[in-house]
Amino acid sequence: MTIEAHRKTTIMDIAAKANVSPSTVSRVLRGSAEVAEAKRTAVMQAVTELQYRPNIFAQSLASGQSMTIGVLTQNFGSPFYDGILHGILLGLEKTEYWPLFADGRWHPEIELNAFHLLLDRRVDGLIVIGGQLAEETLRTVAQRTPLIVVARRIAALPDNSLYLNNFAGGYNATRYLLDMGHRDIVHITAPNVNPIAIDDIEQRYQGYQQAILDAGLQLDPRLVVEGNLQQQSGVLAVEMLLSRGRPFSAIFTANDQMAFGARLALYRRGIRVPEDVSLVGFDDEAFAPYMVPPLTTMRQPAAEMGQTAAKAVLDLLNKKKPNLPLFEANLVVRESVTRH
Amino acid sequence: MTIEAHRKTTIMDIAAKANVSPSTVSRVLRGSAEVAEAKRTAVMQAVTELQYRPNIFAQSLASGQSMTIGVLTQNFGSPFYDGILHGILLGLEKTEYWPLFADGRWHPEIELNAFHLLLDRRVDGLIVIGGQLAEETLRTVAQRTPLIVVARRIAALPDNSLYLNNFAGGYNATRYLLDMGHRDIVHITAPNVNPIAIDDIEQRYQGYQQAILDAGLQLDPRLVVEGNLQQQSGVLAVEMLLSRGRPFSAIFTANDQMAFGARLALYRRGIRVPEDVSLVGFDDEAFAPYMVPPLTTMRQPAAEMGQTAAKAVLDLLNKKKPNLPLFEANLVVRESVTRH
DNA sequence: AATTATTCTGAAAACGCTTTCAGAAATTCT
DNA sequence: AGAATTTCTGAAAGCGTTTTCAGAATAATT
Repeated sequence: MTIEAHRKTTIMDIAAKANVSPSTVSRVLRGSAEVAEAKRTAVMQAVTELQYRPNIFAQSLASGQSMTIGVLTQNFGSPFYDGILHGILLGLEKTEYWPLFADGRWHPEIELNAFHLLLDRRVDGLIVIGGQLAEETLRTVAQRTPLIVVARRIAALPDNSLYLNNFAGGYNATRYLLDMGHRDIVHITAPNVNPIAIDDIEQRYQGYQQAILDAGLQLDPRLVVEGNLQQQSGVLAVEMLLSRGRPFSAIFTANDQMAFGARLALYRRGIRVPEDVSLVGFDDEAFAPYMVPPLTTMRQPAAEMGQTAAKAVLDLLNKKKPNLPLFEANLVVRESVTRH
Repeated sequence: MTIEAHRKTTIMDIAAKANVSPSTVSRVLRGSAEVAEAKRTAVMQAVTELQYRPNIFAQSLASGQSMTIGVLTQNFGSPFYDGILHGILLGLEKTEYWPLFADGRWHPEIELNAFHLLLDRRVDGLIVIGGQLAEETLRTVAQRTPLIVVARRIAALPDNSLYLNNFAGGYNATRYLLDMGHRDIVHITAPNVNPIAIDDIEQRYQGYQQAILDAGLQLDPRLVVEGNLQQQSGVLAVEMLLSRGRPFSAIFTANDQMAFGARLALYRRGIRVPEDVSLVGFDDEAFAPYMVPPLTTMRQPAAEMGQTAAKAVLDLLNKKKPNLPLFEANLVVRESVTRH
């Protein structure tokens, strides 16, 4: 029923029914001007009686606004990204704006395409999560459209990007292992394929190095391995590590997915976690608490970041300077680390 | 650069530049009629030179089509749903249509809201993934808008719903355990809160029962426990089970998430998998291959289902009767089951 | 060469709403 | 009570395309 009306009823119909002009209907509907109480209620009545639903295209065409915020993500399925989306949804909930999602699939071409789709749909604001769009492109767009980039640091747009202190995250994860008595700590990182996109991972790596150094220890290249952030690369990394013969008592992986892979590889080799080697991840994905044993990891405040991002575009929309704090990752201790 | 032009250039500008009427520009742009070669190229040139991008709102308003397919999901973050989304993206890739996503968050209110949002945006077609929308509502909409419901069986809309043979899935999972020599097989299911939405789970349960019966065994209510599909409920289910004291050698869970929870509970109790109890899940989520030990589970062809759904709405759009096969779940054998 | 078909093309009318402009109505002030 | 304000309200002009209609060009027939 409620749906029935979709096709036909226009503002003219309800104007006729309420005995006012279309202009007045528009005014009461969007509250753009005072309207006599009697007419207002007449209009409201007609609206509900006729199940009127404004035509968004006409609205946007006439007003020049789409009342939508474009959200470009890289992978709907990733827990971390999902957390951010969730936050954005929350941040937009009480506003007039609706999110319009597009998925770049971590594919530069698809991403660019999706980016244009959003722009073509005349979104009033844009939130880009991670991704590999050229800084240049982002800068150009930012000049005309309120834009916030989440989970990626754009040097040229300090006031439009929102990210995590990955250095501190890496530092603290390592530091925790150090505090637990570990000395031979391996780090599984990921190569800097795209200098910008994977900057986060690089930062975590640097944090790891600094922590080792601060503890008065030596950096040992034989203790660091590269993966590609996928689970499978975690198992490969451990294989590689084992073949090097360099002893170690703990592993810190740049993300949880690789930690899961590493854990599996260890299991296959009959190496116990945490008795033989301790493990800490990064992200606190949904599965982390259900790994066997539950994974100790660095938690990213994904939802909070999403919500902050939403508020920030809204600020930009209202010409206010947004408040963009540097987010911190928190250690969540579970059972994959033991004292050494 | 490419973006620069967004704001201003209209079809009039390019008409002027190419020395033709706006009508002609429209014609070449959308190929709706033959246009002399000379003018066509002139138009194309103007278009690229002026970086013209049509105004989607004007287009849709005038044509009555939005060239979008609405996709209503329940949770961007779920691997299974993500698989379907991926398939939809694939199915739409080479077409003129773009997907418009909305997330119902498994929340009836939010879902209904999102549903209306999509309708208000005048999507040309609609794909609803799971969810709890009333059948009545869906039926009404289906009368006017091409609609496909995925991963949920709508009795009243046999030609618009696309789902998995959950009964066979449950049957085969159980059958596999039986074939491996197990006799005391527990099943962790989920209560039928919403008679429609969780029908899938109910079907799996029935498949389990039938398999047991077909093997000439007795159904034992002490062997079935209810969870709520979340990981945590898997651990609770196992606790409950253990407290009942009824011995068992294998567990079949209605979904992978509960299997992960169950596995953790077993670990805490020092019960080995698969040596002491075998475990099989349902869904084949991304984490399944990395559980310790890797989880044997029933794989749902999510991407294929998504792609089929996309093709189906497109068919509906073209007044063709869509082909909606019944999908089957396949057993993927890993390491969580052993012969008994 | 005169007709008749075919192709092309521009003018103009939608599409459904917002918003400016100016006049009407209701208030307030002298 | 009349003038000066302030509030309301309708007419009409967009917003940027698509599409119908009919006339102009061009090509095909006789």
